[in-house]
Amino acid sequence: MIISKTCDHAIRAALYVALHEDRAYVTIREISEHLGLSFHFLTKILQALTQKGIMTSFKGPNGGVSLARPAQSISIKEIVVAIDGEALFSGCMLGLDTCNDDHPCPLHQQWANLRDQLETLFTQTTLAYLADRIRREGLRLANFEAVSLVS
Amino acid sequence: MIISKTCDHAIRAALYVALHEDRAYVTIREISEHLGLSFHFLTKILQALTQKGIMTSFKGPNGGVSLARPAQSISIKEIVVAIDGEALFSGCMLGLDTCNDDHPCPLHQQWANLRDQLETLFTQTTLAYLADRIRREGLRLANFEAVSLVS
DNA sequence: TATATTTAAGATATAAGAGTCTTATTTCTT
DNA sequence: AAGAAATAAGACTCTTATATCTTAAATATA
Repeated sequence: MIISKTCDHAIRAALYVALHEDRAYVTIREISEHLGLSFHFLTKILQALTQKGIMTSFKGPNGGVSLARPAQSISIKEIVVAIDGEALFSGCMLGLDTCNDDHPCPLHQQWANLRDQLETLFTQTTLAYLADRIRREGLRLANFEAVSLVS
Repeated sequence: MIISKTCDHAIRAALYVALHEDRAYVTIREISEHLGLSFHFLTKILQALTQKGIMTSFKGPNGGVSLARPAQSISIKEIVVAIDGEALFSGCMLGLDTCNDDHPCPLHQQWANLRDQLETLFTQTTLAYLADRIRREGLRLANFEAVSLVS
């Protein structure tokens, strides 16, 4: 797949938190249960997002995680870069590390074009936009019915 | 990266063979040396392409591999599917296996659009087209100078 | 102050991808 | 017929991604 499993977990968790922006903190336990993800694994993933300044966390009772900034200002790209790195938006499709505009591989130009579109999409797509659509259209964030998510 | 390392090796090797379509067979040893890939690893990869009917092989002296069909009729997509499977062209960006048009994830539509473009690109891009551009424009297939390839 | 609740951190385990090595098997050449 | 040259096949190793488990640290509440 185009992003790692770790990264898709991160995006889905961030969306879950964005859907509950009204609450000060959401526990990782709750997120993991609603999304069907391993609690411990999700903890590590969200630690990374916290270290990258995308989320903030708070220990102890009533603690949990929350978005470090308004959902409107956090793009999907930020999360992808935080977890998977820049490679998706800069790498050569054939994995050649000396491939560049001056010495391109045969797929360089075509891939660069698509990659730019992907980057634009990821940059423009914010957590707020997606959360809004999830609310309005009841889109799914997990492999089970959407209803259970917004509760 | 968007395709596996195995898959990019496969594409590059197929292009090398396409560049030498005049020869009955090209040895895997020669391909591996010109592309800077492990001989044994490449052998396994090309075995897969042979089993999928994309290449043919011949044992013994003067043996090697060659394209099973004219380079014009082999698309990059065929190779990607042979090695990495259909996932890239059908999977959900968030990895949800129940995501579909009726019950989409929040990124479903946008990703479907880009994915279709990717599929079109990969379907329309043939080994012949790329080999032609490599010849004319001296594009690179390896992490070293293009010249050494066409020899 | 003690206890429960929560994230942080690090060690460990499992699975998959990537890569290597050895031994067939086929075919050509002498 | 023998030996050399090539791919085929399978076992094996190494690395990275994924996942789990345990202990520590912080905070609230009784």
